[in-house]
Amino acid sequence: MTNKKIRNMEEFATVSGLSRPTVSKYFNDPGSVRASTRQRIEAALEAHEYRPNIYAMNQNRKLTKTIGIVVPLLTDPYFAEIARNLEQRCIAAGYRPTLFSSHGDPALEVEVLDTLRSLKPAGVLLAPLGRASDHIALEKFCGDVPTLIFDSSVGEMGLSFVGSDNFQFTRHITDYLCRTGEPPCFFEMKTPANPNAHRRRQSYLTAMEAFGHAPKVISIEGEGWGFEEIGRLGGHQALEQGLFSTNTVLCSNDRLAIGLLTACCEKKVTVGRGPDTSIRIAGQDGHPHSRYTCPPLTTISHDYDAVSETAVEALFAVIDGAVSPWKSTRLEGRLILRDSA
Amino acid sequence: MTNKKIRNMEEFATVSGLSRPTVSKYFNDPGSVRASTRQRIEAALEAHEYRPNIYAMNQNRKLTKTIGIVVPLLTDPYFAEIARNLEQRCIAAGYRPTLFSSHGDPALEVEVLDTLRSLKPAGVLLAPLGRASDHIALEKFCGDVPTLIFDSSVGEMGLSFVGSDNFQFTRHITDYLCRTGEPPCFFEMKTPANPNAHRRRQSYLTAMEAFGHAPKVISIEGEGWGFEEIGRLGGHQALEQGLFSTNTVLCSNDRLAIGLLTACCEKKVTVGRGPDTSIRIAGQDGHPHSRYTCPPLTTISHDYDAVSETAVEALFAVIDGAVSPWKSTRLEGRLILRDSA
DNA sequence: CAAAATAATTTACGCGCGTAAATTTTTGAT
DNA sequence: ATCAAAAATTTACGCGCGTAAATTATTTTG
Repeated sequence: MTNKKIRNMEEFATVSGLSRPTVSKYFNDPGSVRASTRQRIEAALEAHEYRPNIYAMNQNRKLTKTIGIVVPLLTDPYFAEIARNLEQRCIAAGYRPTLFSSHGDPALEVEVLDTLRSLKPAGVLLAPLGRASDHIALEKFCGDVPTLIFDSSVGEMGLSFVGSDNFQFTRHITDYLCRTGEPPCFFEMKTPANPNAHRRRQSYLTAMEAFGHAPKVISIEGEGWGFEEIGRLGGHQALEQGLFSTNTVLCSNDRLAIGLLTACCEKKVTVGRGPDTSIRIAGQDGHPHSRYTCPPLTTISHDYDAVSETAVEALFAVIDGAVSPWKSTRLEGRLILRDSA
Repeated sequence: MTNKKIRNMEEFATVSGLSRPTVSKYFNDPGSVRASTRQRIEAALEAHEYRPNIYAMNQNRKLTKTIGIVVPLLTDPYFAEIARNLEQRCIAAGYRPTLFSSHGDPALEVEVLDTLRSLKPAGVLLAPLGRASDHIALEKFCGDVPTLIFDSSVGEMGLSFVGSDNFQFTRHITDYLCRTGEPPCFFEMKTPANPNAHRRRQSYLTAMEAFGHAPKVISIEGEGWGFEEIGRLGGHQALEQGLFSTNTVLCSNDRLAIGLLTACCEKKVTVGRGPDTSIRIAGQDGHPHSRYTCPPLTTISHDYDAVSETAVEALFAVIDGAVSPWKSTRLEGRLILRDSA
């Protein structure tokens, strides 16, 4: 299709019969040049297969087209799924998303932020580790880069916060469990990684009180992000010691519930809402895997689409110059009824 | 700690009492300057907090320190886990890994490769989609960028291939199943996304023949990367139509097995190797989730560490100038006995 | 201690593009 | 056809660094 390879924007401008600054303008914003000019450039683009040098572009640009996406643990399908969602929205809006995981390690989280800072991104979508995060470092980073916090809130940091309404989550599913059988015990980690867990416990206590039931919280030991294993070990203990005061357990999150289900299986405890089952188990999050547990897990699901859309739109608005005060948006979850409860 | 902020390498060279070219040399390879010089630079580095501009660095460098990691589907914990492993090895070796997912879409895979090409990476670790991949585009990319293929082989492409020995996988676990109970049926997708599946079927047939058993392959319908759902639906069909000719099922991969387990649960078919169970189910891959199925899944696991180490080392060797002919390295798996079979 | 080898410096150029200011051309409405 | 507004062009400079060649300083060797 082409004989001579285009080496830089100068040469490309020549073959498209335009000046370099005009072509440069096009690549910064195709809508900023006249339609006829745009067509000439795009025609040349097809014939010659040229792409501007990213490094040279970003060197002088005040605003890079890069958007950083940071999640606490990419091997958790929940975060992988929401990251995918965010990623595609960024691409659709003409940005270049770059994905990072803190891998559950606060030191790594700081390193990621340092790396990100040197990338001079237009903005960052950050889901912090939570309790373990280096708050000073986060605060400092938010001062340098337009950062929107999502999933887990750590104070009034960054531009805004977008996440789920944990109070609504737990209230809603607690209501459901109370109405359909024995009131639930609450199964959680004693020292959760994530501040959302505290809201959920609080909401459980409130909801139980409203129903006139005595709450029962089982807080299990365990550090780190291996929730399934923590839930499994804690589940074994709870079952052996008869810690569950009713036949219904609401877990603080789905991964903990998955571990508890495994413990039940290993202890030959039948799970479900049928007449021949001995315990009901519910989770919270709408984890991608929750559909495929045995039995399938009743849970209350994040509105993945709404959370990621709200987050991305809020960030784009600020990048485009909007100024608005810090705001916390918490979206409602949707109850997903399956066989486990 | 410091009053004036360092803006560029020139200023940093001044405060450290050296010339810019010397400092530049240090950042390209700290070992290339005298020890006393290195100490002066590192002292200044602590006092002044300067980092070279990535974009300016990469603009003229013949060899970027970036390494691209591409997986077919990052929301699959198997790929997330191996990506994490690769990522950390790259960082340890002083490279800057960048993570990409093809999200199961061949068009996206090509886009990712295009993006990657413009990043001018030192090398790329690529796990292709497989059957659906645009082989022409992959081949072309491998010609432009030092690319090591892992997980799924698509012809003699790139520098080399590193993955698991699928023949050994299936032979080994088939042997186990035959020795401990009824010989297994083989549960797979009719049109698998991944060429490894063909090897596994072939290996199953060979192993069964060696044992003098009649093989039985159940190939289920389903397209795409939603393996759990495909396995669940196919499992329902197979159970209803009595397609399993023995009480033992070997699944082509763990995600399919997870779906089949769900189907069994929904059909009240008890799974396990105990006396009061009616079907044995085994998977293949050592999927991170396989420990937490109900019952926990017997499987044969990839050697995650060995695969990623071999892949990374092979790539680094080529980057460092080694020349070696294309080679395929296939590592053995480890049998993981759990309650499902 | 002088000579040779090594390391650092100076000098100079280039990479590919952003961007601002002044000028010219094109466009669209009168 | 006329003219103001919008778009494109020309000109010019700068970004932060890589890198090569020639020179000077430092270390090592005999």
